[in-house]
Amino acid sequence: MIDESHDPRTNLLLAALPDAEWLRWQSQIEAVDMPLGQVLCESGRTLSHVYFPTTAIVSLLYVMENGASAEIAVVGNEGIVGISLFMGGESTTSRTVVQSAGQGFRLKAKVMKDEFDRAGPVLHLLLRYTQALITQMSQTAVCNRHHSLDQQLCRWLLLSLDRLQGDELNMTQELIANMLGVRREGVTESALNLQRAGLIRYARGHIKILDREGLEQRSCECYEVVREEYRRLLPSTPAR
Amino acid sequence: MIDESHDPRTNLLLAALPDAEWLRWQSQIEAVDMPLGQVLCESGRTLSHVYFPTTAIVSLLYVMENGASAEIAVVGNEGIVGISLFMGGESTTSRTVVQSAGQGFRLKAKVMKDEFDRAGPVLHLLLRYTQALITQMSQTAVCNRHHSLDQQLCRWLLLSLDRLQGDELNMTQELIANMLGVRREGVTESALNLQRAGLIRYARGHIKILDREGLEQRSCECYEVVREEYRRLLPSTPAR
DNA sequence: GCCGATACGTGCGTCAGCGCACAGACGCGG
DNA sequence: CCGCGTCTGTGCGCTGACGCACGTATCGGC
Repeated sequence: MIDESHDPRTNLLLAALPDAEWLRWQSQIEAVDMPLGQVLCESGRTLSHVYFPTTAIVSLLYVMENGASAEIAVVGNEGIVGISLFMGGESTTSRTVVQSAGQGFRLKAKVMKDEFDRAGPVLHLLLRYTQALITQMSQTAVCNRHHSLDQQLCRWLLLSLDRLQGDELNMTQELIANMLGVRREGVTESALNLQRAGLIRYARGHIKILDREGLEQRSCECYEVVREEYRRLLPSTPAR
Repeated sequence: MIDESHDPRTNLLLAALPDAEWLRWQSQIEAVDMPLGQVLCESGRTLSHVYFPTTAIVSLLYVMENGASAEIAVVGNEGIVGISLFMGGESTTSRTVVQSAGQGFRLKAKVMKDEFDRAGPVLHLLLRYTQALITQMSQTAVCNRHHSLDQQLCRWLLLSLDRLQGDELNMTQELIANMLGVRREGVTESALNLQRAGLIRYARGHIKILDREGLEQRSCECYEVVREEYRRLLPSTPAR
């Protein structure tokens, strides 16, 4: 069941499991492909599994009545998708969708709940992760209120980058616009700014980061705050 | 220690405790006054207590480097202040401040943690509350992105109203502006709109709600979503 | 090597919210 | 009842983002 070329413990939560739990989980865990755009869970629906992305990135996206949307938070190899399962609510008001194709692992809902209810290290690990996620959501709220699109785009690129290996993203501006909850044209303009400044280069849905330092400079404080909080709360953070 | 005229179980989480836990807590719980503007916990600091507001309202406020601020969520008699204590992070990136003066109860951090770690009904109750709070934060992010100040003001008034008894608020427009993360003049204008429409009446920091129906109509969907989620996740919600 | 689909660029009028500056208006203490 | 501080109203120029419309470039497939 476990593919050699694809180590579950690339996911940092899985990596942080004590040996005892890891042994139990190994037989239950299942590798999955996560293609771009896949909806893991529709808003208001109950999850069948929790997901541990390894190379994929997942967005928590709120879709409004009129169709407009906004990303609430993003989950990569540092986290888990489906916290509502152990938080007790079963469902969320947001949609869970794969923002960057890749792989991950999943665990049946029932198994996850049982593990959580052992009230041991798994519980504490997951709750600390949840708090980090809460910080990310808070910061998203603040950022939406106060920062320019340029700054937000930087933050978003950096958050995505931290959850991938390498310095490239596959993302159309249209998609980014959906995530940020802004116009596609706005993203075009901001991306142009960044490109002109020599920070990124892109073409047809492929973005290459040229100057990460520069992006961090140009980003709002939100990125650093979130990153620092993940570092503080979790065993280790995605490689820079 | 317990003041007759002030029933702890006005707080809905306390009210939802099973008898066994309630008996244990009764001797530990302490009544506190919560004056307007009191900072229960500064961002990044560790809480000494968790708070259960009864008649007070508390805001989770993020204050940026440049001094601008934005409310992340609001907690009243339906909730608890200090979730980071049991989530495991000890501190939050946001400041906790009393937005509407009133009373509440508190419990020492250590006691709270021990109770949580019993991994019984208290844990599940608090986690469900936390998920409701997460929904509120998400919705704040979305609302900040997409909705007009008029709509947001309605949402904010309604959320506050749900956490108080009666139909009056004591709140200057300046304060509301800080919470919403907008200009004071903007609030003046929106408040005027609502007043002209006959929905509210106010003067010098005192707001009276005249037409709650109307406020709900004029509000964005965010209010209803949050309220519905609180209803779904928690034993009972603040009286309407 | 052409064609359609997809991705990106640009221009233009509009508007909500910002920053600033200042003017009434109410209310409390001396 | 006078005066000062607080709260609220208003005007004005500015800017970032919006909605819409259309132009251009690049890719993949037949």
